[in-house]
Amino acid sequence: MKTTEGFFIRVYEVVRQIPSGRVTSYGAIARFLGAPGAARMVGWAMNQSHTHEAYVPAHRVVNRNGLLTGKHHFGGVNLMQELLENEGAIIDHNQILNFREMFWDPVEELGL
DNA sequence: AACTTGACGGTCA
DNA sequence: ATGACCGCCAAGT
Repeated sequence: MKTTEGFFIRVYEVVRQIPSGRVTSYGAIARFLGAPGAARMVGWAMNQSHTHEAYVPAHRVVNRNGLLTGKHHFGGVNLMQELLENEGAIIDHNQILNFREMFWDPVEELGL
């Protein structure tokens, strides 16, 4: 069993806990998993998220600026934005305007 | 086997 | 405020 597999699954587990209408960042998840600075790995995990059995709401994970950096990895370039807007996000030019009030930090919400 | 890329983020100039 | 750099490390070339 590869060591990274556990890491990916951990990521998926966290992402699955993100409530509808809330979003978080790659870095926040990395910190929560005890791998600060490894935000890129979280991004890579999301890239492979479709391989996970359970549903992974990847659209609720954006970068620390609330920018929809991964929109191109969804079906269409508008899918991610639509999903988020459908959950109450206000987006303009791939940027979540109300990011601050939607932000959900796993470290705070799930335990430090 | 070596080098580049990447759904990132913090720091320093 | 903006931009360059560096660390993180798996996957692709």
